[in-house]
Amino acid sequence: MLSQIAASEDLVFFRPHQFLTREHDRPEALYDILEGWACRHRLLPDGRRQITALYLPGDLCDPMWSLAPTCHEPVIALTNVRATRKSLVDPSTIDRHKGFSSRLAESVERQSNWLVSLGRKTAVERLAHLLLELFERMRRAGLAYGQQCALPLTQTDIADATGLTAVHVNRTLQSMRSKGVLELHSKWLRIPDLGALRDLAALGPHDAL
Amino acid sequence: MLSQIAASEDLVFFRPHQFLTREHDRPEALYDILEGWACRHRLLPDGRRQITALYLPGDLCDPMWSLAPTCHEPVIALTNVRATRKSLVDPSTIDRHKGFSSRLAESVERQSNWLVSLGRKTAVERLAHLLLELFERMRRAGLAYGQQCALPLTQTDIADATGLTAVHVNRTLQSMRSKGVLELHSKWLRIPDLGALRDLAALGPHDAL
DNA sequence: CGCATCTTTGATCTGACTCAAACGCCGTGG
DNA sequence: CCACGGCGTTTGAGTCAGATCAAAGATGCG
Repeated sequence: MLSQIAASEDLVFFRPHQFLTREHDRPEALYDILEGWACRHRLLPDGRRQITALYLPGDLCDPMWSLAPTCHEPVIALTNVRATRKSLVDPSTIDRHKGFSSRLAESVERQSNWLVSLGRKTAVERLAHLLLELFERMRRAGLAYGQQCALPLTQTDIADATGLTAVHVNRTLQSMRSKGVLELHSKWLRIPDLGALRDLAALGPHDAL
Repeated sequence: MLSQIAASEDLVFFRPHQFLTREHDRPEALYDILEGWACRHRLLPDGRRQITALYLPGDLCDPMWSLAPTCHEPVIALTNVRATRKSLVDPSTIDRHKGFSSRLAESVERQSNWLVSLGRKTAVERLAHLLLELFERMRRAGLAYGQQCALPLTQTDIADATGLTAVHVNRTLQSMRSKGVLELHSKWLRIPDLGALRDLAALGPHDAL
């Protein structure tokens, strides 16, 4: 019995670019991310890439897997990742997971926000929105220090999440930096004025992150 | 007891532009759509609009509502809508609903597809993708007749779903018509060659709709 | 030190947007 | 029956945000 418990919830590690799941896999476990970042994405036949979700410390990767038999998009680590495996074969470890369905709801809500961003927002608005969201998630995970947090994404990653090109992300970030609404160097994000960045993000007054 | 049952699942009707739910509502019922189309959308402060989901006959509106206490986006009827109300207060009507979690999974999967579309696809690809998806959904609902089906969206609706402008949708549809890959007049869609349209949609060989 | 990855810069191009107006369709009311 | 107004579609001309192509600096790691 003890070995059972150990097998159904244990520590795993991933290196950057390593797959947590491949396309068309039948995931038999969820990952509770303790440290590091990962993303889910899709590749078009000609190489265009779109990141469809980011997983941060504290996130469950991925809540959807408990509903669908197969996952349709690969998930890869962006940094070194340390996580605990929650076996799906033994469903009790899932059901017992605190706030499970609210995590699912949150992640779907975020997808909806991204949809609006990609469909209708400008480059500045998309970047403001994304960085605000990531900062807020890091803050909730207890990983923000004052107005700053780690942000281990390359500009190419940011481009693939926001539906822009890396070149344009670079230029847009520069102009935002020069306006003083954010600082971002060597994988650290600092937001001097949350409110100012919020205004740039074209969020409704009621929209949470 | 009989009156209880009647109250927890009954017929409702909506007219075009009428709200099925408003923003920040606490939905206390799901709608099983029998006839007509509806959509969920979001309005930015300056009037830009993005449709984040379309509900067709046979769809449940909205599976998410059983997970989250409040809904963050309004849902409105696009045509006359006839639906049955599944009370959320009496959860038994939900749990008993056949394939409930698979419907939720489907709708999230679709959101992911839209995300890729809005983030990385051209106008032609987005339109091909959307029309293909809608045709396929109508077909599964038993509402396609050969290679055609009803499509009661205005070009403005299509624009708000694909993240384009109505003018550009108009011009792009014209060029697609002239190439013979689709016919679309007076709310009817005909797809002479599914395969040809699929190629235009930049889908991977494994992507379902 | 050397190679790979990431960031930055410059020049040019284009898909999609904007603005504006005309046209068609249809239901309504005189 | 027709005039009217509202909505959706179509067309044209001009503009712009963001893409593309190319190359030069940084940065970092084995």
